[in-house]
Amino acid sequence: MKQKLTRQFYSQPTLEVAHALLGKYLVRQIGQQKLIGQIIETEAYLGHQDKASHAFGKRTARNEIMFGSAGFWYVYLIYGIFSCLNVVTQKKGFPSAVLIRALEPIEGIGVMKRLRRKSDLGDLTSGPGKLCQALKIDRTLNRTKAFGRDCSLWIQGRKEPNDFKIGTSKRIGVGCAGPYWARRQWGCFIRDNQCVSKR
DNA sequence: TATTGGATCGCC
DNA sequence: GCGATCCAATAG
Repeated sequence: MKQKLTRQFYSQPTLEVAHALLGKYLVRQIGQQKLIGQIIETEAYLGHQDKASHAFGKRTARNEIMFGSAGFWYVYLIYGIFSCLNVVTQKKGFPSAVLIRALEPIEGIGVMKRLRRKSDLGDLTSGPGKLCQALKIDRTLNRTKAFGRDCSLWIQGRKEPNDFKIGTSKRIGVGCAGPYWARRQWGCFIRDNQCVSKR
């Protein structure tokens, strides 16, 4: 249960992965230090027809990893400042990924506060750019593995059974994709949690 | 080679 | 509401 999720897990349909990741632990290992956050909010990006996805239309150097096999990290720089973390899903050739949008800080909170230069728990990891800053995630992790022995960033289950309610929403910040794709309810989150990203 | 705009955030 | 600040994507 507290094992790293496997590549088989990430190979499932993207919407199932997006939901199943809620409540699980994202773990960043830096030397002996572990930074851990519980996943609170995710979004699915689904196939080359999804106009909101970086993999829409054509295959390029940046989105190439989304066309690969499941269980690899896709980390990109947004607005020249922040990183965003995704994990690739489904099968090779079908470009899809889940964006990790928010965490609840669990372990290594002091380090997260320093990296973020913020002290409010509700502001440490409550957004895709914030959580990357708090867990020291940047493009050096792009295209690396989320499974197996040699990773410094992975997701694992918890012992406790899930006791939360799940909500769904539109994906955030994808209005340019046009109404059809922007309206898909492909975001999901844990209800009544202080750390969901704001809108 | 040049231009444009983005799956965000924090301050005004 | 708006600017920051880099780089991928696209146009020329």
